[in-house]
Amino acid sequence: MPELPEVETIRIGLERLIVGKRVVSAEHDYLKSFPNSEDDVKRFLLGQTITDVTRRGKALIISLKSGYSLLVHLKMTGQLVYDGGRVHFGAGHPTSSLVGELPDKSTRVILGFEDGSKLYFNDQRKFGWMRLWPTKLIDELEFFKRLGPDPLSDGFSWQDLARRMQRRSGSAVKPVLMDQSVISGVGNIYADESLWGAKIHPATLIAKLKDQDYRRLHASIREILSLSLSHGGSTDRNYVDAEGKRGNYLKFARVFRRDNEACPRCRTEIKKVKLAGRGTHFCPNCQKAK
DNA sequence: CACTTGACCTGTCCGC
DNA sequence: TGCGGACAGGTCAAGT
Repeated sequence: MPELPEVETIRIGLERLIVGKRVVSAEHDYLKSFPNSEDDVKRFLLGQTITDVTRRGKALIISLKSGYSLLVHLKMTGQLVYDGGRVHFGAGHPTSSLVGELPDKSTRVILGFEDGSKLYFNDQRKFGWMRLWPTKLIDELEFFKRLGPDPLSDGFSWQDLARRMQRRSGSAVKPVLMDQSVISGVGNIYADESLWGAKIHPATLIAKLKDQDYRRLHASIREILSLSLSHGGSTDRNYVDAEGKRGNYLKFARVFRRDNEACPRCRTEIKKVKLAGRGTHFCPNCQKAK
């Protein structure tokens, strides 16, 4: 579910809400969601204070004084929701929440803090995970080793984008954009949105892209991720931020989930097709196949 | 080797 | 209302 803007929105919320808090309890019911042993939990999590919350690609790193970190990947339907006891969660409330009373049947892990507040890790489809891992050894995990650069980072140029994408010359551009080892953080929503912004058909082969295409794509990716971040990300179905609130980007989306609507640039009807197994939205006039 | 497909899960929506 | 099938924002292993 969450891509870079959603994970970053959660990170910003957690940084404000849980840094400095001491963990006093941890409950988990589903092994895949939290594979550490009870012994690990006792030694590296319980009694520990949270020192910071960072992000790499779509993963979150919640660091603890013990020298261990809680690594979290939300995959498709994961949520990290903080309950300080003052927020009233009401499922279906239009402005606030998709989250009802917590815990609910999708709750996999509950962390309790010294002040009585709690952090819930919910994950309907059970694809996501949370695990304790030594902070110093994060770079040695395959998952983090493979991650490409963050497209919003300062030093990330259009030449970097071009060079990295060109390693996959035989592929269509959209799956390459979503390949986390090429750049990290773009998923299905922002791949479609970025390609519309750059006027590139999602099935265009990498080998056919020119410098000008990479310049537009680079600008488009950064513009769209920043715009979404400023609206708290996209809520399609499950996504909520650390306080249970929806994101608003989809109100501004140009093609994603807008099939059969008019392209905002040329009024041509937006199409939806399946590409590399994923729902793909584009304007057949602005984004011509090459 | 590079690239594509299926599996992992549950819930929802759509057509019959 | 019930049932089968397709689909959902991610990643990895297995297959071609």
